[in-house]
Amino acid sequence: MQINAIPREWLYPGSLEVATKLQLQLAQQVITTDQLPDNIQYIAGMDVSSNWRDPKQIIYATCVVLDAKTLRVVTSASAHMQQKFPYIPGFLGFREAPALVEAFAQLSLKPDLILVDGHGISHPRKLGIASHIGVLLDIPTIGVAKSILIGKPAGTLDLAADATMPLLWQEQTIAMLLRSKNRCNPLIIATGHKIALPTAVKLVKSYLRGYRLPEPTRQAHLAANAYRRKLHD
DNA sequence: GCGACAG
DNA sequence: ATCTTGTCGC
Repeated sequence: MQINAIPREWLYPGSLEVATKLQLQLAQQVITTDQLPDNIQYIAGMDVSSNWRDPKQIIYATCVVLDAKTLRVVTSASAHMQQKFPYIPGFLGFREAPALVEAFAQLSLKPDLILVDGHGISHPRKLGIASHIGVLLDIPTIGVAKSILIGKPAGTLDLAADATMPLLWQEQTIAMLLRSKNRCNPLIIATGHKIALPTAVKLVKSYLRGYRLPEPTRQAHLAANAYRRKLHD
């Protein structure tokens, strides 16, 4: 399935430009090159919560900002809107990005880096939601996914915590599997925007605090759920 | 042709 | 993606 085959009414304004811009920035290596500030002071986590049995299909997006030193949430913002684009594997960004961008716009404090719940360039068109958000906001992002979309592990991932293994697709390493917690299934860490894969993995590791998910994404998930339940559902 | 398929 | 207590394993 191609973006051209998508009904116009599903797309938000600028949808097609994002795909074009991503291809351009990939060629320029803007996507995969570290362009982080000297001191990363604030990190954001983004996630969306929704209820598949909700006939109105409301999407609840939350962006939390944590202090890089303490990994404590310092501020957050949320936004909700009706889903215009259904969930289709490979097109998650088109469904969730509008709500996430709106939540981000309401933040009083802008982060230096964003961890997004989902894939980065480990995607059929290298346009996973993390890269999608990175291109839209022009901020470094890392994709933190919980399962594989495309590709195959280079081998058998060691059971020990902290073990990593490349995720291969068409002879290329598109992401790294990371056993973030002892007996848990690995996370898939990928370049989102303006960051190299080794850097992304190193940073994600530093944000782990005994849970499978790194703090930014974990807190975003909790906050998005709380937001949805508060807006009664 | 068949299976796989982020959240 | 969400619902939901107890329960099995390290």
